[in-house]
Amino acid sequence: MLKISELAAKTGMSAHTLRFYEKNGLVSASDRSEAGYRYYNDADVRRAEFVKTARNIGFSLEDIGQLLSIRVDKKSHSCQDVTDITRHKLDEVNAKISELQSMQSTLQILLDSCCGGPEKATQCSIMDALEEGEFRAAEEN
Amino acid sequence: MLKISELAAKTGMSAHTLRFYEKNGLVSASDRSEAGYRYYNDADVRRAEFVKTARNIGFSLEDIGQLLSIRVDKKSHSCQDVTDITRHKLDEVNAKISELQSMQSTLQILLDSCCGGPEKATQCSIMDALEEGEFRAAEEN
DNA sequence: TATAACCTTAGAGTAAGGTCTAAGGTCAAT
DNA sequence: ATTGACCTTAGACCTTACTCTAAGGTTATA
Ligand SMILES: [Zn+2]
Ligand SMILES: [Zn+2]
Ligand SMILES: [Zn+2]
Ligand SMILES: [Zn+2]
Repeated sequence: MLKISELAAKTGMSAHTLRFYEKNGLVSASDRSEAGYRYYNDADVRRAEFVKTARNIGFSLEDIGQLLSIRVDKKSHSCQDVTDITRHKLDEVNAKISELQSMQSTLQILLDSCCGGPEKATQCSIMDALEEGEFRAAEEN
Repeated sequence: MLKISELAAKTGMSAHTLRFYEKNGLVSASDRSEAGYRYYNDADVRRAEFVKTARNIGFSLEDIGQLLSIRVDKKSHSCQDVTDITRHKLDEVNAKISELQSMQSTLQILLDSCCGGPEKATQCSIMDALEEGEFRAAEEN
């Protein structure tokens, strides 16, 4: 049985974060001392580590909640349920990458156009380009 | 002289957003009617469009504030001042892209490992991988 | 027994960039 | 004169994922 700070040390998450996750239904302690101290058993620890791993990969807390629902009752869920969540996350990641690549290319073009030197910015081609405004939004979402 | 809703229509930003930008020093109306209505002149409109363009590219409001400082007094700023902001943004974008590519590759590996079918998730390799926990955090920031 | 180091809770604050509401004043057209 | 569309403000609320504080109770060690 681990206390919260021990679980924090073990998982690399803070005690604050663990309490926050508990409030959001992700991780909780199966037992409490008489005084109310949280005590985490092995299953609790494995669940916390599952959450940590999913966070590392980049899943949102909401995604993780869904993955945990599957985890506690695998017989009632299919591989497809799992891939749906994973694919949805991948789609989000891919969309975000595209958006950022669009920014990247614009920024690179701007940088290539400007001397970057100590000259006064009165003729700066970056400022001119911003003034001209020929850039499209990178499609948020 | 444009009223706020006219400037909103012209720039594609909402009147709410324009007021919010004003509170943050990005865009304001040079004139007000007796009743307090904002009236934007040509220079105000150009400034608003500059802001919109910079937003489209992906600059933060803080970045834009700096770019606007340069814009109103180009003689006191150099091309290097401009490229510093631009390069800094590009560095951020590149870092974020790397992080997302790491997620992308992990998610793809997970998807490739799972059949994604209607079988029960008791043997799901994605769930197993999350349980094993061999993933590193994608280095936020 | 005293001291440090731990634990508890509710709730506030942070970042970034808006978005919306309430309560009321103004303006153009009918 | 009345409708309806527009404008004003301060300030609350939203998202996501924490992070911290206050005020107080507990536990282990010296
Ligand atoms: Zn130059
Ligand atoms: Zn330049
Ligand atoms: Zn399968
Ligand atoms: Zn599977």
